[in-house]
Amino acid sequence: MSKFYITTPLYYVNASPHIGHAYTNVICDCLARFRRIQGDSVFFLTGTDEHGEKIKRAADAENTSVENFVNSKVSVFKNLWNKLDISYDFFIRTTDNFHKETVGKAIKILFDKGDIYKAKYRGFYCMPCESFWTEAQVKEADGCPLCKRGVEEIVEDNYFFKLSKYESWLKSYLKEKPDLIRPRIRYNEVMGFLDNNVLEDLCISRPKKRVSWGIDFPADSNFVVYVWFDALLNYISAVGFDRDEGRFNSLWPADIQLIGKDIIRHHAIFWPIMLKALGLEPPRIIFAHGWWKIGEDKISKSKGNIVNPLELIEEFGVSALRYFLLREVPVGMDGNFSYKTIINRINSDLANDLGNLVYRVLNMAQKYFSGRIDAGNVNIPDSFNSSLHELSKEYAAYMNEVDFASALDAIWKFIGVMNKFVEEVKPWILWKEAKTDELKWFLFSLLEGIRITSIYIYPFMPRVSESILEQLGLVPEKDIGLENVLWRKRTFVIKKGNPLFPRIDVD
RNA sequence: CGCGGGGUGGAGCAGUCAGGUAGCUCGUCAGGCUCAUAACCUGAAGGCCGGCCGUUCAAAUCGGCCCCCCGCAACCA
Repeated sequence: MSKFYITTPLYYVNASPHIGHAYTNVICDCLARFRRIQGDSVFFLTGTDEHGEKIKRAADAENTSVENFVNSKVSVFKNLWNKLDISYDFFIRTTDNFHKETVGKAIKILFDKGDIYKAKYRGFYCMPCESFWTEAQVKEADGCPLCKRGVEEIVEDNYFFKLSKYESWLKSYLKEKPDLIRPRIRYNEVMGFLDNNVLEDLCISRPKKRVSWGIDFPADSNFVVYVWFDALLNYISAVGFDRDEGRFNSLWPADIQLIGKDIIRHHAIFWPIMLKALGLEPPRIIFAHGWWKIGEDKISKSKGNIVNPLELIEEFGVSALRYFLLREVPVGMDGNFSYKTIINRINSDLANDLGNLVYRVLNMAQKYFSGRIDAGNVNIPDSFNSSLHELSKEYAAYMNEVDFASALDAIWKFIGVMNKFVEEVKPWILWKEAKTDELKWFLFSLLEGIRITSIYIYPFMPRVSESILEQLGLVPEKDIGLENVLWRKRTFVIKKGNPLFPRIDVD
């Protein structure tokens, strides 16, 4: 049994969660659940990033205090994770006191070490947009990139973190660890960036007169900490950095940190350097997933905003949504989201293949044996044997590589084998000819095959897994575990339910 | 010449590193079956693998040139 520390990004609470937020956490949940049924000791962290002027402004816009605003947003996120069956172990908020203390402490450490210094910061400010821009951005847009109006050059004092000091270290470290940043395309992107740029030191403070909502900069109350610097540190503050050494040492480094591809630079460049400067190890893996592009089919237009994950759960159910997100596109690539694609997935994979298999088998078990089937003396069908053998080999390998699409594909191959088995054996004929032993062997094989399948499915669709096991007359808590995917003689006393996934008819 | 990814049957992808019958899912068409959610099973049609040139007995796969699409190009939380 090994430890497994997995993190999601901290979500910025200036707006409501969308499909992308849901996606990241579903990926992490799937990995976390996989490790748990493998017997690992999992610590799964998610949370919210709550500082910065944008949040202050969002609160002002709603005419409420910042505290009230972030509290209400946090409950929106927590509610979504609840509805999505996200099994996180801890929810960190950057407004948590312990976190704020850790951030202050980290800055002090870096300051004492000489890695933080005060200097003039030069930038361009757009008054109407209240946004800061770099010289390059202003030059390219010929003004404010947002509103195209003129910008004002501002020079002010700020604190800087010496990224530059660690540039060569980072380069050689990443060269030695080509698997740290995944998928490969992201690694190449980061390496290309490092090869073509000289790292500038990172401005990690904001003057309070401009940004009032943030963590106080240690020993200088005129400033708050730049939100990114604050937020990244959550990954170590949550597990006890500088607070609980034993706990921290048992969990850090994180085994995998999931992020969206848009925040690769912060996690692949700033973050490892911050850790190095603090004398800590970088995470083992930083995995960047792709984006869902919202398709424009007719149905989505008439239904309005389909990117709201709560509405999607309402409409398709949490299991189907999770399945779709994890199966449709390999993690790392971009995907297209539309009603048509999700309905196709649900109908073909979930309703036709899996749902119908479970239903038809349980139906026969009920009809032919009143729901009670024991193993008899006959062994596992050949086709099951080879298929399950292959599946057990591939499954863990794919899951460990975060290749969910392939893992599901491997599971579905076995589901195909079971559906084919029904056609080959022709139980309706065995029934007419009263070949009870053969029929029993046939049904036992399928029930046992379905039981094993339900365990493999668990990380993706925990509820479906549990529902199947209950219908098989088993106790999910006892049976879900990768040690139980072996073929065993037993007696099933089934409790047939409704179809797991009703087909969705499109007009 | 900024860096990187990609262009494969109607759609989405695999195969390209280690050249040698172009594979998968969905869709389409035909058939089979009836335990089942018009589900399941079988079979078929459909591709000169972006273009041109080259290497080779042989190229989607190697080399060169060109065309097109998409990311990144730092403080955006």
